[in-house]
Amino acid sequence: MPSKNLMAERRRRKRLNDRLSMLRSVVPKISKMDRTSILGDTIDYMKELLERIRQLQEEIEEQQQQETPGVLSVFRELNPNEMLARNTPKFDVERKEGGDTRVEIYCAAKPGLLLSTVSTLETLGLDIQQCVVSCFNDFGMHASCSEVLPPPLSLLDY
Amino acid sequence: MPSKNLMAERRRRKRLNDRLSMLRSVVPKISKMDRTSILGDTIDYMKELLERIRQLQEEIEEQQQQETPGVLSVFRELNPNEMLARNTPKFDVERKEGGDTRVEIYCAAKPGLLLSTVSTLETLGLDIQQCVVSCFNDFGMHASCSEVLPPPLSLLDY
DNA sequence: GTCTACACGTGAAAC
DNA sequence: TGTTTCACGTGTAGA
Repeated sequence: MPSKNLMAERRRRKRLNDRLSMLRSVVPKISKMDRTSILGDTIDYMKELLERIRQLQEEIEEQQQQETPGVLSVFRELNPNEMLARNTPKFDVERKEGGDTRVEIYCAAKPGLLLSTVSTLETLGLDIQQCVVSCFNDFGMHASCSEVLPPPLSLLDY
Repeated sequence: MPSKNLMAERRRRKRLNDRLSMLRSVVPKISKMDRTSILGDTIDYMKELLERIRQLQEEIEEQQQQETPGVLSVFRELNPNEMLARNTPKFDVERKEGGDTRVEIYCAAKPGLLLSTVSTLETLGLDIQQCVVSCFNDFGMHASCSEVLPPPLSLLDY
């Protein structure tokens, strides 16, 4: 009775077919029910998933790059010619007792500067209590801020 | 000579083995070289990829929810009690000829209000030329804006 | 009748 | 040595 190997081979074939059925149930795109087609569709589907992941990661990186670069980067991103062509930038910070801080900024106008400046002050823990902004040729900003430790409602938290 | 079917079956087996090899080359986690193990690892890997995609989409949605909600939502998000407890909000927009627009805002303080307001004005195509902001109890903002059609450098683009 | 895809049992190789 | 896995040729059933 050589049915030892026979039964083993039957069980093996059944295992393989079961896995194949599982695969067919996971992959949504099934062109044909062929074993070969199932494997081929599986490969294509996996590549699509990888591509999808790549796109999503790219999208996330794009969104993270849209984050406010900070006001200091403004000076960094000005090339030397721009620096010389315009009036000398000014970036004064006067810190009084009690956490009151006065910030004074003059520099060349640059896209996103106001937003990034406000956002940077917020990041630094400085709440704008009052500020005056003007921009005709260059960018100018005076801001009176207060440090936020336990945040009582203040402007930049709003 | 019955080798017609024989060769066909051989080609079929070769196709299937080729697909299996491709699958093994795509799936990074190969525990064993078994046919059964290869299919099992493939299923596990696909589930990991789907889970990864789910996490990435979740992350993107979180980031998108952090986007500036816009200044108008401030009024919407104030519940009736808050509305009655505070002074009546004021949201005046005076538009003069030539695209010059004066915006005046008074309302209850709210986290992110300054940033969302500036961002909203930018979205509306209004470049802030001058603005005064104060926030002690409530939030107040006066802004002189100009419409941006062909954008000459202006404050909100900076 | 051809062509295709599958299941089956068996022998052999690997561990 | 036995167990497991694979390749092989064949029979069969559906288009």
